[in-house]
Amino acid sequence: MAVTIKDVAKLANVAPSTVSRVIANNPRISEKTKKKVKEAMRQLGYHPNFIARSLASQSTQAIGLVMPSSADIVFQNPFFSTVLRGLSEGAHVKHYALHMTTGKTDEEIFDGVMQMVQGGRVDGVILLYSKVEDKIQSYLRERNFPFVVIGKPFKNVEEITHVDNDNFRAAKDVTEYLIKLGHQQIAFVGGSLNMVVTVERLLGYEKAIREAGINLVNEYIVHEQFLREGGQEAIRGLLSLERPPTALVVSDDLMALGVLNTLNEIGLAVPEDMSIISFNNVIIAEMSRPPLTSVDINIFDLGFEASRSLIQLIENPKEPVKRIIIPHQIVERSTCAAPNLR
Amino acid sequence: MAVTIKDVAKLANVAPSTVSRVIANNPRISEKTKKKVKEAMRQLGYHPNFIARSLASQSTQAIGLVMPSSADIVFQNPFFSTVLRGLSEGAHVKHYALHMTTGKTDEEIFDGVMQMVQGGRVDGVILLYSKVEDKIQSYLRERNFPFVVIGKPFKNVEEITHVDNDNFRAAKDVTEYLIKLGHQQIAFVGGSLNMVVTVERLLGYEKAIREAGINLVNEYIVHEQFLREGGQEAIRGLLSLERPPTALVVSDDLMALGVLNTLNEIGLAVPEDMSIISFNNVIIAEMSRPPLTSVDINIFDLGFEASRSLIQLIENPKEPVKRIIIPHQIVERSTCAAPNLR
DNA sequence: TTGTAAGCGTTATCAG
DNA sequence: CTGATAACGCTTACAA
Repeated sequence: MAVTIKDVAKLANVAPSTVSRVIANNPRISEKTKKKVKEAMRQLGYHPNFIARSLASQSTQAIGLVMPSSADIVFQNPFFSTVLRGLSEGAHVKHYALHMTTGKTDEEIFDGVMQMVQGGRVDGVILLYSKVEDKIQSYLRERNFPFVVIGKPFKNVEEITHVDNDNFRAAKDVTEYLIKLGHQQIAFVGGSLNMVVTVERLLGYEKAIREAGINLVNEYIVHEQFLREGGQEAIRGLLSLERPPTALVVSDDLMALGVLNTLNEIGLAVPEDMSIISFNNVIIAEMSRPPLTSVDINIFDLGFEASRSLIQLIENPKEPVKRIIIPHQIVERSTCAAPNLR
Repeated sequence: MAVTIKDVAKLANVAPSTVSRVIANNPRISEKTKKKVKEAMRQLGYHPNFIARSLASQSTQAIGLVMPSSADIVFQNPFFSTVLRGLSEGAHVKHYALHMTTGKTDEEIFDGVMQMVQGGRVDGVILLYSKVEDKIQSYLRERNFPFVVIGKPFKNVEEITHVDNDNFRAAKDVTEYLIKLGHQQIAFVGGSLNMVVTVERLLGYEKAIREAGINLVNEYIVHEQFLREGGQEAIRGLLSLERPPTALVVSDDLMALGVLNTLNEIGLAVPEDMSIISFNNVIIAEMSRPPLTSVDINIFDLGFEASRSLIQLIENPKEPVKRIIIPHQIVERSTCAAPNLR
């Protein structure tokens, strides 16, 4: 058995509760005994037992993370390393740890969340994504358990603290950017419509198109998985259109990479024959050839702020609901140009 | 307060200990009471409290993860998303959760580990990397705390369970591959020599060079950070050599991407003017232009097996030390060719 | 300022 | 097969 508070108490000739107070840095304890106790802790190499503390205080200093299905390819997106970094730094500031379970199916994931929550393993939960109809969000809301979502909640936006980009605006921005370059045939290549982020970006795209008085072409809107193959399929379909687009708004960098490759194989030059602008600006955006013009959504901050606000919520349950919008900016690189008018 | 074992006991008209037995699926309990208790649990929506259970049973069903510094760029490598996926799937099979703390400095990380371990937060620990002199490994060893490392321990290899690739062999393989293609001037671009993986790969490279009767040129060995800028620096130095290399062994895909870009800027063609082979085969290896010839080290398996073997170690402390070698294979794509003899 | 003692929700050891 | 009861290591009234 490890050394406990009692051992320390015995050595320091005080009561266990006194030791506990010293640990908690209780102000009403004499400097003398404080020193005495600390010395005893040092001598014995004492370390507080988190589990016992959690049980007694009903708080774990741990944040639960809900990731997408581990079977899901989005899991592979560098996006996640980066949010994770943000999350953990944000948590670390307040000495919170991260706790995660995963699963392959939605069912498994849901069970994992239930166990974390009802099992008292965590003080709060962060959802790393926002789906259109999410059992988990409803569950958490019903139980009134502290949670924040990264992304925009589909329902009850006003009642759920969340950290998000203005994806509608970002998509509108990029589309207008393309229009300003002279494009009129702009396609949208997005991920699953089950993800709120896709919906938002699509809406922003449509809005920009409409406002510019351009006709919305249904065939210009395609949805594919975020990664790899996805991009390829999408692009071939688009190119086989009678009047193929001259520019693409692509919902994710990795997908844009795929597009870039397909284009390359087909023999179309970017940006000469096709302009591409994508989202997220993950590390590889600048390493692609040509480097991607992409919307930096400040992924790290997304994570960092999510942790921060969850902790606030945990430590002050009356904390008002918040919506934190992380700014975005277009990072111009080399995949956009004026259309090649034929 | 949530519903506890006592509430269930009361409703089912049994003792709390009986309920506990039902949960543990204790064989010597009558089917009848088992059913009765389960019904009561269902009615009350009972969920066992993990914390209490952990305290009583001195086991948490959680695995601690030790990540590299969150400030470190390697953290950004897609490598981590993938090990994480492997780790979590491996853990999930046995219903273990993952627990992580991070820090920016080695000091902070070490503290985090101490807290996890001595605080009883986790039953075992997995190190996601292996450094040359690692306080954490010594610490864990001294305390005789179950842990496994992903990568090769620098010291006490025989006494530490680890999951690794045969990086020496892999590096030798790729170098020989290059030699067989006709290259004689082969450079090695590696990450920090503090990482055991770099050392191993360098050694394998050297071995192949020597065995082929080629002179080892000191200037052909450069070390840079794994990511981005790293590659650029390295490559410029190499090209300014009197007799520049015709092929590169690059220790990481992302770094190879950087190299590819620099080469592109300089106006050298790959693989015509320079062959490149790299390691890890992360998702972007196949998406780069040209697609990277890379060594697939089966990152997912690395993580999966690490979880598996740690759990074995936890559940059976007498489990013998294991070394698990995950196979690797060269994935030929388009960055290697015979040298352009001038 | 410090000590006593009652929890926190389980598991585990004895009896019976 | 089941019930008391004592841990597990800490926090927190309540007393002193």
